[in-house]
Amino acid sequence: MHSTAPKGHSLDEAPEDCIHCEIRRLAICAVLKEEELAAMMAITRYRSLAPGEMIFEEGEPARSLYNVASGTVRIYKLLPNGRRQITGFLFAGDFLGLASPKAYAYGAEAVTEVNLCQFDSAAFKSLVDRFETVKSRLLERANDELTVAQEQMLLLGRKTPLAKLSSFLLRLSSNNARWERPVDTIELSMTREDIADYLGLTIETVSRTFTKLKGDGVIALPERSRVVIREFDKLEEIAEDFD
Amino acid sequence: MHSTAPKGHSLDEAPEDCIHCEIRRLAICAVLKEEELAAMMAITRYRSLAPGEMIFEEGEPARSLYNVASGTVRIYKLLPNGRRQITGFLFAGDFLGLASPKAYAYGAEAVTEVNLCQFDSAAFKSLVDRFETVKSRLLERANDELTVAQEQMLLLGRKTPLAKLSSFLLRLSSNNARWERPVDTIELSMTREDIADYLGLTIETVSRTFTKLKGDGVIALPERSRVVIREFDKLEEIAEDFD
DNA sequence: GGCGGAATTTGATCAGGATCATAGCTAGGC
DNA sequence: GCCTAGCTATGATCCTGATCAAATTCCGCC
Repeated sequence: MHSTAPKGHSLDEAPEDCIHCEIRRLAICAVLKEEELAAMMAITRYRSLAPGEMIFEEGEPARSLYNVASGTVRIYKLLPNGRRQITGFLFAGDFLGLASPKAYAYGAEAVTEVNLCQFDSAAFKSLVDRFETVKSRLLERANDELTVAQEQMLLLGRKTPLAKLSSFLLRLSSNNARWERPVDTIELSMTREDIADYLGLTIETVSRTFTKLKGDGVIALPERSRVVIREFDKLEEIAEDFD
Repeated sequence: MHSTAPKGHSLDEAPEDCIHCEIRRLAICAVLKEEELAAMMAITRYRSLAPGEMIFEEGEPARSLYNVASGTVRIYKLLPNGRRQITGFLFAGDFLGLASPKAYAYGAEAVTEVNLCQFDSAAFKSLVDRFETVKSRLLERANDELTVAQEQMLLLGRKTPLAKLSSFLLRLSSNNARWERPVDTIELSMTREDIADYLGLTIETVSRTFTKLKGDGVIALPERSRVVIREFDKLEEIAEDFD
């Protein structure tokens, strides 16, 4: 069912060769020289997951770290009463497993089909010690994530539903920019429920808020999972929650 | 009595000598050998602030990094409409300025009287490059903060006011534990407004929630700014939001 | 010790978003 | 191409926490 061997060939597929990996330029491996990449490849295993498959659970000993090669991953925390907070979505080039000294502080699941580069934590750690640049890169990454986390706290604690959803769309849009894809068309790879659990809302409120943005002409929704930004400036204004 | 630091000499004061610094064991400097400390001291300036004083503003170029030697610091982000989200409180031993590649991603202010060890960013950076252990320590710290940030997202997005405040009190309590202070008595160095802006609530709701916890006998409030935890287990249960 | 101002608490009301309920869509399977 | 199940949208109602409004307590200061 879910073996490491991919079934067909596609650009989205995990390339079993770091040297030609298209994801590299934005992943942590960007800092590695070719000969260093060899060391990296030596500790790498590839893993493909179907939508909904779990990668690891919160509290589990952190035996592996990952690079997302393709697809969308959600990381989340649960409350005993079943309520869920998605603390982030990861895309191609993102590093998964930071913030985990011993046990994973959060669970991770595939949202779409996902390809991962999997590293054994111990092996990865010694690789980090060998290549200083990787450690710097990780620190850089951790800092970026911290900045994003703070932005998200502002969103969760103080923004209206309208501003929350607008901010979310703009974030997806700038992720498109990172990959030189059009910034005004967004493919939503996650469900309304995922979005709700990310923004601290309910599905109903997310849905109504989409309808509102559509009604105001700020976005269009040609399909359920495709958003077209019609008025970028307006969306940015709403996201900043001017009164 | 009077637990605030007096103007003259006190244990709470920033010691202008890293070697005998009592804060060191929990600060990033813990990993430094005595001779390395000298290098650290060479780039350190000490700075004392009165309650309410600004340390830096969001967006400002990140020229300095800090260690909190004593007191409480709040870091926060603002929305154009004036709403504020406090993204963290820092205490003695905490590092301030992480997550800031070029410009500070958040503002920082003294809550109480505060003593800081101030480092020039550039000098600190080269020190980090000289002492590998410091870089590792910073990465460790960043990871810890990321874990805390995710916990906070869960709190902001999915917890009830009662669970929010309980979680907050428990966090302060474990900060006491870190310093081998009693875990069942908590000094609130910040106002209700600060707490509200940290938990994504209003002052009124914070106040009512304190009253509720008091009424249920879970805590006592002998003074405005002193909380005594009466039923630890109960508080932990409420913080996890069992239905 | 009394005064004044700020912080906190408490009370009354309101509204935004959650919840409950139902209907409409859409994609995947046959 | 149709059926079904799950996702999404919309409608109705409720309720929690925000807002508005005092009252009260606390603390620094003279």
